Amino acid sequence: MAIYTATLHLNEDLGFTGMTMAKIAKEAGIATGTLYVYFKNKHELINSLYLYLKKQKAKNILYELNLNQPYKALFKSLFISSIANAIADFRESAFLEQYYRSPFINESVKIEGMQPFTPIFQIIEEAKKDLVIKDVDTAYIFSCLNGLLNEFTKSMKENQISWNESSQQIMFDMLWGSIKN
Amino acid sequence: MAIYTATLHLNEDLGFTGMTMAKIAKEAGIATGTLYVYFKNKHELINSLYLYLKKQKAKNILYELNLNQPYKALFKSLFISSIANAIADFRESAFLEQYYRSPFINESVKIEGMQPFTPIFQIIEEAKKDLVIKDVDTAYIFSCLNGLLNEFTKSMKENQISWNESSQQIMFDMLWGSIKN
Amino acid sequence: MAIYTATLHLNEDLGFTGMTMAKIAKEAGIATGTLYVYFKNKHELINSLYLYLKKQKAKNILYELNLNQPYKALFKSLFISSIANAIADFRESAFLEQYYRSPFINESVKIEGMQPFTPIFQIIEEAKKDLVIKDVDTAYIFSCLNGLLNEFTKSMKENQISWNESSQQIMFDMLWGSIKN
Amino acid sequence: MAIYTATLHLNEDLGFTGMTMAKIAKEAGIATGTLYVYFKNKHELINSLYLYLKKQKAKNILYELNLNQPYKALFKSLFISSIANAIADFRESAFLEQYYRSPFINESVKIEGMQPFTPIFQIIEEAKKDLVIKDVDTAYIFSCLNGLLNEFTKSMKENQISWNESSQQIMFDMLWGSIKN
DNA sequence: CATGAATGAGCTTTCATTCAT
DNA sequence: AATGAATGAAAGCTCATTCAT
Repeated sequence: MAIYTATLHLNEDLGFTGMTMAKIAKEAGIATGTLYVYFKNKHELINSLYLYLKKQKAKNILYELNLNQPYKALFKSLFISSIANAIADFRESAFLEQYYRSPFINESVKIEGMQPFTPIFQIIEEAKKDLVIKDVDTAYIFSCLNGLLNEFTKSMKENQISWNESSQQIMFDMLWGSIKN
Repeated sequence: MAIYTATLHLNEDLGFTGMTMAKIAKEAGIATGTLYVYFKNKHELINSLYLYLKKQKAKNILYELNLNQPYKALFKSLFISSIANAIADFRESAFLEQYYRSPFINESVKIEGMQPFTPIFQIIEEAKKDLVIKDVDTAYIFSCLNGLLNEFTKSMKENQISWNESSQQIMFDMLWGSIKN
Repeated sequence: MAIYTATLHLNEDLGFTGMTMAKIAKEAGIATGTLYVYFKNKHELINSLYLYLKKQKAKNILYELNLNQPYKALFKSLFISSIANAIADFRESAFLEQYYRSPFINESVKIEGMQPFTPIFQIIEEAKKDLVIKDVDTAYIFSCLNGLLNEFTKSMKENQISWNESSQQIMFDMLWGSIKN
Repeated sequence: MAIYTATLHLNEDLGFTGMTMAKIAKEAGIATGTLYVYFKNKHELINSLYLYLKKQKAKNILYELNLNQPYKALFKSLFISSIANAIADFRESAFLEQYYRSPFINESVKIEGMQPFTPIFQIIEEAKKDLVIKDVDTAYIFSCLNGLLNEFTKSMKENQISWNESSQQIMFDMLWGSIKN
C-alpha cells in the first residue's frame, strides 16, 4: 500500500521524529485528511505498518522453507534468508528497530507480531530435543539468531561486510558455532 | 550530572519522542532556561549525553581488565563485564539504542564515541594473529560481540534470562563458539 | 487581507517589538497555526506586508496621476497625493518606518519595494533636463520629497499641522522652493 | 560611558530587537548583573541613553554657534552642523529613529528630550518676526529642517550624496528655498 | 560594587487531528 | 471516499531580571 511505502521511505530519510502525517500524505500522493479515512490516527497507522511488516517478513522467510532437510541446513536456510530479507529492504529494519522503542508499541501488538514466527520456535524446540543444538532456554538461542542477524545486517548496510557465498558461509558458521551442541 | 540522569530516566519512561526539554528540566529539578545555560540546544544535550555514556561504558569495561590472561579468559572478562555494565543500568542501553537511529546522530559524533573502545579492537586483532579466534574481518567478530550483548541484555531485562554464574557460562560459551578458531 | 490589517493595527498600538504572532492571530480572528498556513514564518509575513504596502502606495499615488500637465502642477499632484495617502492610514507609515530599521529587511526586498516607484524617478529626470528643477543628483531631489513628506505627515498625526487647501499650499510651496530651479 | 557605547554599537549591528541585556553587558565588558547596578531596568537604560544623546547633540550643535550673524548664515551654520553631527556618528541617528517608535518612549521623556533644543525654536520665531523666513506655524519650519536633515543623512550613509563644500551648499540651498520668505 | 548562574514567562513554530465541502 | 484549510495544544528556545556570593 502506498501509505506504508511512503511511511517507510520517510522513516529512512528523517527518522521516527521527522515522520509527520503531512509528510506521509504528501509522499503517498494523497491529502492529509485521507490518511484518516484509512487509519483512525497516527498510532494505528504505525502499529498497522508494524504488524504488516512482521507478517511479510515471516512469510518471506518461511514460505519456501524446506522443512525436510537436516537441522544444520535448515538453520542455514532460515538464517541466510532472514538476512537476505533484511538487506532487501533496510528501511524495514530501520522502522522495526525504532518502533520497538517507540511510545506506539504495547504488549498486545508485540505478541501479535511474534505470532507468525511460531514455526521458528517449534524448529528450535525440536532441534534441542534431538541434541543438535544446545539444550538451553530458547531465549538464548533466539538471542543468538536475532543478535547476529541484526548486527550482520547493520555491518552490511555500512559496507563493512559484503554479501556473497563466502560471507554467507562465514556468518552462518559463526551462528552455528554459537548454538550447535 | 543531574541533567543526564533526568534525561536517561525520562527516556526510559517515555522514549526519545516524549523526552521534552520541559520534562527534563522538571525531572532534574531546575528551570527550563537553565538547561540552555549548560547546553546550547536539545541537540547538543543529547549528543553530550551520548558521548558521556560511551566514555563511561568504556571506562567501566576496560578499567579493571587484566590484559595478562589467556585470550579465552580475556574475552570472557570483556563480554561478561559488558553485560554486567549494561544490566546495571538498562536506561543507558535504551538511550544508546535510540540515539543510534535518531536525527541527532552524525558521523563525527559516532566516530568520537568509538574512540574509547579502540583497545578492544586491538585485542581482537592480536587474537586473530595468534590463531585463537577466526581470521575474518573484524566487523564479523565485532558483530558477534555486539549482537549477542544486545540481545542477551534485552532478554534479561524481560526476565527471560537470569543473571548468575551458570547463565554467564552459557552466554559466553555461545559467544566463544561463534568466534573461536 | 485580514492578517495584514491585524498586523498594521497591532504595530500601531504596540510597535514592532510587541507585535507577536499570537496577538496578530487573535486580532485577525484566527488561530496561531493558521498564520503559518499563509506565511512560512514571521519574517516572511513582515516582508510580504512591506511589499504589499509599497505596491499599494505606488498604485494609489500613480494610478490617477495626469502626466499631461506642467511640471509644477505634476509635482504638486504627486506630493499632495502622497501626503493624502500617508494620512489616510498612519498605520502604514508607522509600519514602513520601523520596517526600514528592522532585522527583517534585506537588500533584495528593499530593491523590490522601490520598483513600483520608478515612474517618479523618470519624472524627476525629465524635469531636470527641462531645467524646471535643480540639476543635481536625483538623491537630493528624492530626499526633499521624502523628508518633507515624512515630517509633514508626522506633524499632522500629532495635530500640529491641519489638512486643508491652505496647509496643502504651504507644504507644497516649501517643497517647490527646495527643488525648483 | 562604556554601556552607552556598547548599546549604540549593538543597535547598529543587530537593531533594537537583537539588542539584549546579555549582549550589551558582554560588549561593554561587564557582567549582566552589573547593568542593573547602574540602571533599574532595560527601559531606564534605553531612556537614559536617549536623553544623553539628545543633550549631546544639542550641545554639539549649539555650543559654538555664533548668534551674531545674519539669519541666513545662522541657519546654514545650524543645518550644516546638524548634518555634520549626524554623520559623525550614524549609530546615534539609527538609535534615535528606532527609539522614537519603540515601546520605551513616553510623552514626558519626549518633552525632556526637546528641552535642549529650545534655542532653535527661539531663532525660528525671531526670523519669522523679521520676515526673513515664512510666517507659518513653526511646525512647518521644523518639519523642513528635520525632514531634510534626516533624508540627507540617510543618503550620505548610503553613499548617494557626498560630504564636501559643494554638497553642503546644495543641501543648504534646498533648505533655504523651502523656508525663506 | 560586581558577578554570572538560575529563573520562568512568553516567544516562534510544529503537527496530529478535524470538518465543511 | 477524498480533500486540505484551519485548529490549538505543546514543543524548543530566548531573555529581562534576580540574588547568593
